[in-house]
Amino acid sequence: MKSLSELTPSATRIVDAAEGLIQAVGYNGFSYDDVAQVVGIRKPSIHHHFPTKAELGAVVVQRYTQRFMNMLAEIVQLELTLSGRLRSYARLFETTYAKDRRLCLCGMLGAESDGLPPNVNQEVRDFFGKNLAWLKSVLQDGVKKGEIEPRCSVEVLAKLVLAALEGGMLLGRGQESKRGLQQVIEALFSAIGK
Amino acid sequence: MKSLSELTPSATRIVDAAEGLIQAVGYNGFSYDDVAQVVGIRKPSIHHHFPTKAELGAVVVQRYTQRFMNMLAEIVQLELTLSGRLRSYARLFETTYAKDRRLCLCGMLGAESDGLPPNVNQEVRDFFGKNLAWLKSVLQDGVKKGEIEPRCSVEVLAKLVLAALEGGMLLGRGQESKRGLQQVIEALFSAIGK
DNA sequence: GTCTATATTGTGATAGAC
DNA sequence: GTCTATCACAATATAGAC
Repeated sequence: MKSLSELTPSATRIVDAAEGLIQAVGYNGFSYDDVAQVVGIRKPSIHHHFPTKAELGAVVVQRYTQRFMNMLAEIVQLELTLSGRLRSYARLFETTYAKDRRLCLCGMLGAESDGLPPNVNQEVRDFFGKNLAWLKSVLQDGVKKGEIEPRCSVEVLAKLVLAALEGGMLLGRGQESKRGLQQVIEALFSAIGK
Repeated sequence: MKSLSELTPSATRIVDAAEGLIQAVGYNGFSYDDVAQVVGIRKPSIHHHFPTKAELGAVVVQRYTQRFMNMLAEIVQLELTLSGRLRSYARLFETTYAKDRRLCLCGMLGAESDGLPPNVNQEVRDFFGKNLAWLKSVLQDGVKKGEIEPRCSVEVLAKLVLAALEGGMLLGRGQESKRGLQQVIEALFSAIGK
């Protein structure tokens, strides 16, 4: 399996294109030909960098997860309150959706889960696991500092936050609404008292 | 476009199969051959009932929405409190997920939205619109009776409820968890005070 | 790294017999 | 309503030249 740090410029452009396509139409909705057209090269050139579609898919998710985790680490540094951290977290999803109403990459792949190659599925699980762990620790910190008094465990509350954000993006698409995700975030924060 | 009331026994079995397949692997993840194998007939027989895949998809969503709305009407009859109504509503999603961890049909199609035929998209929007309208009216009734004092508009709160349920199913799949949706529901109800 | 050419299989769809 | 046969095309993937 190709490692992320070894991505050549061409491979990077291919991963960029595949990422956008998956967010738009899903893993089963894009083809190597679509990627080739976006990048501006031919189909076999894609195979030169990523022999199988499953391998390309896995690398796309790995890079997405790595970038996401970097941003989460940055949020913890920049924002010192639970409220600020959660709002920055939600903004990541808003920013993603604002760009051509793209879904969270792993929201899309989570939905398609049963139709995905096993290695891609593994990477999706990893993304959700890391996000829930981050949310849990941030919420736990907020509880310790008295910034929130949740009526359920922080572990379960973390799942609500992530579910609401992923679901909010999905709803916005289904409804063709632009403000849908923002409204869900607004409701979520007023409900959990932030 | 074929009407729902005219569905012959064969057409019904085809729609059943297609519905399950879409919930499992999405619109772009199933083929007429898959449907044929599930039903136990040949591919061209499917085309006899549904000339195009887009037409089949639209009928699947129409029937799903109609059934869903019937159950919502029943819930309003049987449950007289906001709490009971919301819990029954959530149970619809739990029951769906419990069956082979199937996604909400329109949750899946909402995600795939940008890769769907326009007429299928239209039906998905209709499903979300009707669900949000039902939730809004149920929540509004609860406010009037003093069963809840939301810190945001009932319209926006309705979106949170639906987003959390759709997102909860998606999370459960991505995580390979069975209790994920139940936990999200638990957190949702404790957050909105029900 | 990229290309042309090709193999192989899958997919949505049609024609026409039973 | 269902079948066999077939079409046109798109998909993933490979071979080998440049």
